[in-house]
Amino acid sequence: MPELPEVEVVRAGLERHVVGARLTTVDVLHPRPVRRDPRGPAGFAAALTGRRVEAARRRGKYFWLPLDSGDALLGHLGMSGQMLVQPVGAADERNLRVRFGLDRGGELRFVDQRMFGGLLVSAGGAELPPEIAHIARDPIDPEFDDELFVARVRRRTAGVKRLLLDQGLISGVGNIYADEALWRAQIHGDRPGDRLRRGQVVELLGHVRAVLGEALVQGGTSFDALYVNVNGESGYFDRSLAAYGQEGEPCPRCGTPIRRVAFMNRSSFFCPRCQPAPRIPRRV
DNA sequence: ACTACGTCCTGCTTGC
DNA sequence: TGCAAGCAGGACGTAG
Repeated sequence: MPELPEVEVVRAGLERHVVGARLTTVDVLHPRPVRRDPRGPAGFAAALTGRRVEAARRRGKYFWLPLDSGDALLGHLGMSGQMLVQPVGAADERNLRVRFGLDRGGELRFVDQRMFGGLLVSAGGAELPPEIAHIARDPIDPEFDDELFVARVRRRTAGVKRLLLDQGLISGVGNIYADEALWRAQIHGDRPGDRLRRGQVVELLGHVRAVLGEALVQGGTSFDALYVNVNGESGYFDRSLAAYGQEGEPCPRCGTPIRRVAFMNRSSFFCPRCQPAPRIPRRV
């Protein structure tokens, strides 16, 4: 379940292993991962073949490779996507979807079991692909505007967890790190944004940064074997999660069993004592 | 502009 | 033992 730290690990791996290489061949083995490319699979391959990769960039959970054509290869890992660099002749992964031959030897491979992720060629997208122009900067970005974020959160009536997951407000935060940051801030995810004090939002943002930063240092967190970094090594299996996935386990702060509730077709984990539900609960 | 909800996918786990 | 339901969940489209 790659969130910002995992995608950053992938971006760094691509920077190290792919930047400077030319894509000699492109094989789309399944159409779904290129569904968002208006050219279709053949056009996707044609737009990439022979191009040289000039950089590896990221915003939130998206990454892109600017090309010498001025276009960019834009990608999202979804839930289970991986970008692997493998030697030529290495056995195909079970869910190998797209294969790129590299002029320096080796292959870049997009592997994705559940296929929520995907790749596309962004026309003129080297600097910032227009397809992701609506995605906010992430909190690790030096140009992230803290004051703007705080002001926008405090104007919204939606629950603060929804707001943390709103990539147009703040990018890179997914279900796992949202729950962890809320636990640290001792704020219930259903608390409406406009009912939070300024200082609470500032503190919450600080916790979001801390959680992401710690995961970044550890090379990204992984919770199943699906997530593998660009070198094919499984990510760090984090045992330091206080809330996420800890249903029934004692809260590390007060000992109360962590609770799990349904939330937007997924789960939320929180401490019912440290993170009391708002008095006027909103429907989920 | 904002909110809420359904949909897309596969494979592992759970329950009868 | 076998099968089906449950579950994981980010982003997007749509309706209100």
